[in-house]
Amino acid sequence: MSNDYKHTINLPKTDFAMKADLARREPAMLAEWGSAQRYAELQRRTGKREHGFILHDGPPYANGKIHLGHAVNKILKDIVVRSKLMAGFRSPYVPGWDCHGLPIEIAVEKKYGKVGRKIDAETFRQHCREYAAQQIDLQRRDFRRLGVLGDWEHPYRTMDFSYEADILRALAKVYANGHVARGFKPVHWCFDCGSALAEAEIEYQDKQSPAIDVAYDALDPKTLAAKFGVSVDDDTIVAVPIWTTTPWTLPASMAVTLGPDLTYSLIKGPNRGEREVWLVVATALADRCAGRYGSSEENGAALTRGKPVEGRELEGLVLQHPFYDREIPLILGDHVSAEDGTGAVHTAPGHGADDFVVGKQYGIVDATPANVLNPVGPNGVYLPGTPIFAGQHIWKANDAVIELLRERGALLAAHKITHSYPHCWRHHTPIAFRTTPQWFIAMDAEGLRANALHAIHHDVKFYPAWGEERINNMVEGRPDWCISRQRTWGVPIALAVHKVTGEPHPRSAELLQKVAERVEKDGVDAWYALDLAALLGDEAKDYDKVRDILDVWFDSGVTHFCVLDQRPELHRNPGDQVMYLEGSDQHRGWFQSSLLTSCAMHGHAPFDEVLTHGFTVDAQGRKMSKSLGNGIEPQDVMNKYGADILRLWIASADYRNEMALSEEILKRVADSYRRIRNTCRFLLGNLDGFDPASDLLTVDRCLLLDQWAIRSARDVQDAVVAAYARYDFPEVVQRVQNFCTNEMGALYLDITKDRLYTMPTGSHGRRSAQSAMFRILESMVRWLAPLFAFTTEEIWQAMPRQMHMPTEIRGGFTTRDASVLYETWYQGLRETQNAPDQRRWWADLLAIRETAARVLEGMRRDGRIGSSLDATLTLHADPAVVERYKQVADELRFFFIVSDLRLDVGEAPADAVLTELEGANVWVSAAVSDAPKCVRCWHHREDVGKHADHPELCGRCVENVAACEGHGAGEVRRWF
RNA sequence: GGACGCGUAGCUCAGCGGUAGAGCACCCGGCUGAUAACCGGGAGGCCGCAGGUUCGAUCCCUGCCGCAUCCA
Repeated sequence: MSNDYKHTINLPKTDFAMKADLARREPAMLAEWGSAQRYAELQRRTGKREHGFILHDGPPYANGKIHLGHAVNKILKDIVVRSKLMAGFRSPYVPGWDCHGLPIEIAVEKKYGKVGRKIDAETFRQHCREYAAQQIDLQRRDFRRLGVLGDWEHPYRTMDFSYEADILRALAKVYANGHVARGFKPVHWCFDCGSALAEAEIEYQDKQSPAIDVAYDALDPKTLAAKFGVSVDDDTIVAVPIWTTTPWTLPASMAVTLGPDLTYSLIKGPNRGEREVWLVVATALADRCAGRYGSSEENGAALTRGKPVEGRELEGLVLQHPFYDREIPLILGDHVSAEDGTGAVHTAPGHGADDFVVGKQYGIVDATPANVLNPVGPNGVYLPGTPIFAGQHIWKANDAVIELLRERGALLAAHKITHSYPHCWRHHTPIAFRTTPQWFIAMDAEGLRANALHAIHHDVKFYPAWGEERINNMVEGRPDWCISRQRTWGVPIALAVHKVTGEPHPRSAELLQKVAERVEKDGVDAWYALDLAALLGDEAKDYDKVRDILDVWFDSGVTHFCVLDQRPELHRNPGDQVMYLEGSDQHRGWFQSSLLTSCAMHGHAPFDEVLTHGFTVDAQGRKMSKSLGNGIEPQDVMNKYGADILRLWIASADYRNEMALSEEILKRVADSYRRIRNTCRFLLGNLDGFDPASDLLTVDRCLLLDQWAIRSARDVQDAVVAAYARYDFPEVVQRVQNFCTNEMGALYLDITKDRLYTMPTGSHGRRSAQSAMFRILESMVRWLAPLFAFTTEEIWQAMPRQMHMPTEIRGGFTTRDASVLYETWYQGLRETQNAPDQRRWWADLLAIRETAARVLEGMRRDGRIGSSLDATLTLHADPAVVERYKQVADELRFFFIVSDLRLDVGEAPADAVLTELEGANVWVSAAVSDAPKCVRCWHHREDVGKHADHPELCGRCVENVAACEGHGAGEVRRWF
């Protein structure tokens, strides 16, 4: 019987599926969009916009399949780009790859062998090129699968000939500006690579090392002892002991450094044969030293003679090298501490950074031949001509050195210690400092450091703000940038240096430009193939080609020149913004190499904004690593949940910190996704048959509740747009989610179901709700467009074909375009219900509704009602309140979703529940309705059965059914 | 060891000097015309730990612990 009216009910209808099935649907959508057209079409439509926002892609290294960190980075970039598009910016995105460098060399070496052995350099480079190209293809496929929008058909690659040529042009500019310097410097050296390493190529691991104390005897013991007010006889040895964990550096020992402000004591040492020994050690370490040397008193203290002396008073005294015929001066350095050791540091400028600095200060570096300063070859073997140790490998020489010291009586103590020590990130072998000729970008020669620091503070906005201090501290303290590498796969430092002086040719900047022209045609091999005579003519006989290649950080550091300055679509007009967005490790990496090269070339930063994100960690907050086995692969997430879920996770997480991912977190994210998806689906379902061109009502003609819904959406939109503008994506997600749950699900959609379902299809009350839903969905799909690459297009396709153009003067209509990405934030959420008294009116009504819900819940718990439509409500209120809601009283029952509602002044029954409003009180009481239930609208009404033709219907359903059959206009609704 | 940062409900995030908030998950209930959906109600926090400043601290200061990035 009741089913007779089913066909008069307008239920939601849509092809938009409840089940997302993203893992299957997304690849299909990608395939449908085609590879190239989509980005090109987007640029065609948005590329002429006045204001530009250029997110410049930091190139991932072209090796290995993408991991979660890549996904985080690329998706964050994509969210930014899409949000800028929505905000009306021109926002091109050209992805790139970093192609030169060691990891690819190592991969190719494994397959084809080392250069010079099985393969020549040119062929090797060709293999590297091919390998990188393959890796790029693999990574590109996964990046696209993430929904990342970009010019994937025309990425930049640092191995492109044009790019390689531009690297040289960039180097020419840096050189012309006086920042390139040749120098001897201690560099981190890997003996397995046979090359200097970049800071980024070093990692610290525990290593066991010998720790030895070595006596450096004073040439003139009497003078040294006298400093302490002690006189000694001719046979007495006075020595300064040093403590070191690198015995192999002793052949390069050139000085002993004391702390100028440290206090030293003269303590008894173990006799050497018949001869008495006295030792100079830091007072604070005296007892520990004596303990190690076995010369303590019975109470464990050192036996001291004379008075303590500050280190600076001993400066210039001379010691004897323990096994070479070499005079060792006592010098002073602030880096010496009394933390451990002896307070006296053996100093080998060839093998330590501090040592080099202090050695330079005292003129030792300049006065010493290079092969004495650093007697160790690139392979870790002492050079020919090194006394005693020539031909030995340094790690093996440790024992030989110790044995020799023991024979000489200079060894005071020898132990093993385990300490954190720098290792090569590829070979995992210990590295060492070697002072070798290298090429540098000088930080201070031409004010580069000061320039960079100024740019950091004046030209750049950092997200989060502490990035500024972080990079400042790094730039402030960093040494000169060593840009040379002794490797095969990279861009040559294409300089010609004088055979005698080692100085670059005077016209080097110009020559670099000429080499660049050749590299543009033939790639980097052009340099190796080049006969210098072709460049220098007769001068060529006096010059050598530099064989070093550039640090890959230089390659990627100059993308601002090789990419941004070269590609027309990335050109910056005045007022355009350039953003760099990378993981926080890039403060020392790409952010800095880009900043320094840009400052060195142009004197300003290459970016206006820098955004950094943290790393991915597991549920316990530990970093994801292969060894822990706690990693999550983005490919797995996409196959199980879909890219939009991965994207929503990234948007929900606070990227400024570590971003945790686990199975539970993914489940929660998927829940959240479903809520948003279903809200959109319900809106779509209710828009079935809605043709905006004929059915859309202006906002002021909509019912009061619909106006409230539009106002609520507008509040959310304001917050969402602002959140995007400050890159606060979790705020966006929460706002949208809460909107779906609170304003929509719990209120608006629940209430309007009655109107949408029961009123005639084309009635004003129904069209009003649809108009509001249409506007809300138009806005919501745009809020979500930066987040959901796939789902928003799916929604877009399911929306009414006609689209309203609210920004036009009279508001025209047009056929909906192919993609939501061509749009900007929806402008059709007109200001309404926004005056303070109106907001108050709604807030109070919502507060009363909450109370009503609790009252009804009590009845439900008692089994008196099921649906809220089984009940009637009475609001007992102060006269002022009744006055405010009197006008809408007839329809309030719809707002509360009850069958009847009365608004009364005066005495409330004892069981009524109070709502305290500002300056007024409302009591809510409820009762079970005793009226019969209308089979069509399920409201309990006294007028059910009053109409002979429709004995099971209430009055308004009779009207509405009649209207469906063409009789009358149907029910009139004004408020809810 | 140093620099920068983080630590609030099971999860994701707000709050930042005045009796702890949201969404999700969880528990209980309802609806059966959004149905592998939707609605209502509820429970759940030594606000990392320990000191200090304050009438009062999750919020400010110090130290410690844990985690992460970079550096030595």
